[in-house]
Amino acid sequence: MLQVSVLKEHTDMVLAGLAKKHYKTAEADVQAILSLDQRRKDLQTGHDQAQAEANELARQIGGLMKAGNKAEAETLKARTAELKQQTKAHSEELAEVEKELQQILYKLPNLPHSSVPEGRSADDNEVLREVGQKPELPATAKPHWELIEQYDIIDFALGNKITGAGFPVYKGQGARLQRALINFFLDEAREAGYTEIQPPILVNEASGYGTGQLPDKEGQMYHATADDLYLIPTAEVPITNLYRDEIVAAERLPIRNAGYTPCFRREAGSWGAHVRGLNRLHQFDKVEIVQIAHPDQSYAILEEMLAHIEGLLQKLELPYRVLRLCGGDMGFTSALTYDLEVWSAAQQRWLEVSSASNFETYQANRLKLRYRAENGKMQLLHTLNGSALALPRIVAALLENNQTDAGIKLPAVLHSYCGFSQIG
RNA sequence: AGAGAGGUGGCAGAGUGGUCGAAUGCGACGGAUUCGAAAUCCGUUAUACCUGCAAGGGUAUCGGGGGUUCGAAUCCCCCCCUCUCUGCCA
Repeated sequence: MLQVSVLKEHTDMVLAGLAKKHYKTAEADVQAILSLDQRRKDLQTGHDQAQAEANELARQIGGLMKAGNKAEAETLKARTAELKQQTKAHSEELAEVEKELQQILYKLPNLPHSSVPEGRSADDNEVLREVGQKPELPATAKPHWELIEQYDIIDFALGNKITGAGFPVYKGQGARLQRALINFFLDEAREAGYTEIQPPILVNEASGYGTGQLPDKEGQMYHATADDLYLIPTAEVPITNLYRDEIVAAERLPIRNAGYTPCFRREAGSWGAHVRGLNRLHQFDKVEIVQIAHPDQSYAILEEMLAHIEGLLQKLELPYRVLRLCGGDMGFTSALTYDLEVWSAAQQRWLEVSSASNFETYQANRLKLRYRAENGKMQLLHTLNGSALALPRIVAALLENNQTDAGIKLPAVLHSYCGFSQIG
């Protein structure tokens, strides 16, 4: 959520930023926010003054009662009744105005960083670099959805039977590969200075608001209505919300946490071509890295996170590229996002396996996540996160890129984690 | 899931209708003392919002919401959470 003070003091900058994100009703919304905020202040002032008078009268009445001066107390009470009417009217309207203000603020996306390229869609993303050699596979090379059947390691039909589409069952070497990747990613994160966290995978409504999944993306999460809990779409939600309503001591920064969780996404309406096999699932596994940073450090930290993720892909010997997302393609809450995509040799396309973002104060404002700045004032912190990494498309690329007639040769770094060096 | 007890400032813990934003202790911070430290002594020690150039002033917050009252941490109602016992259970 953007801060009203920023909208007020840097209106032009805000409008330019919203335009880059192709947000349509920016001008009207910003104007509405500013006038609602002014209305809010006026109401607050009126309310506080009436309340102050009422408090003073209550004190006087107390004194009169004690002194046994009933008659005078009664006359003061009459005035109190009037004030009560006033404060009631004020606070009712204030609540309405605040709600309206909040609703518009929730609609506004984060402002993009100055380095974010202009653009409307994924085609406009900036390719920063391509790393690694794309393998040359014979014409007979198979896509992963055929390989998983050939080696009987991932079974969609079984998942379909016990749950539904998009919930695969991993079997034998397929299951062990999952576990190996999770352990590998967690170990790498720990060595990079992250604290391992095992959070709940159901969260309450407040957490959904804290990181921005609610209210906008309500339909994307599975909702356990009996207890009003949501299955997390990413570990970002619980791990970032660990710090909701916290004032963090500056010397603890940056806070680095990492966690493995399954992730659940309804993906309502996003099914279509190119989503066969592991390309898109309702449940998948991911290791997420999350940092809470001082505002001055957050962009350096984003680069550090990106380097960490690239290191993982290099160790897995997967060819990848790094994209800087354009204004039209980046997420609602992000100020700057790098996407990492691995090359799928059999599908002949890039698959997104990670997204690393700086949210600046956007999430922190909702989370009320702050620190005491050098000047003694409370300041919002910056939050960042990145996938390090999401498993399904990594598995897809590993299977496709490393297929041979003799089996699938896994990269050396995974051998000890798996307990085998090839599948089949 | 049933019965009971309880939720107060960073922590512990008083306070059961009237200057209570809240005693006291601990912790933390500043200072005195000391060569330095411990001990001791003095002081400070929440957050949000409104107002003001500022100093300051005001309002709200004692799990959350609503109510009674001139006045609520304190009384009433609803919800949430924690603990103990019983039940169930990996």
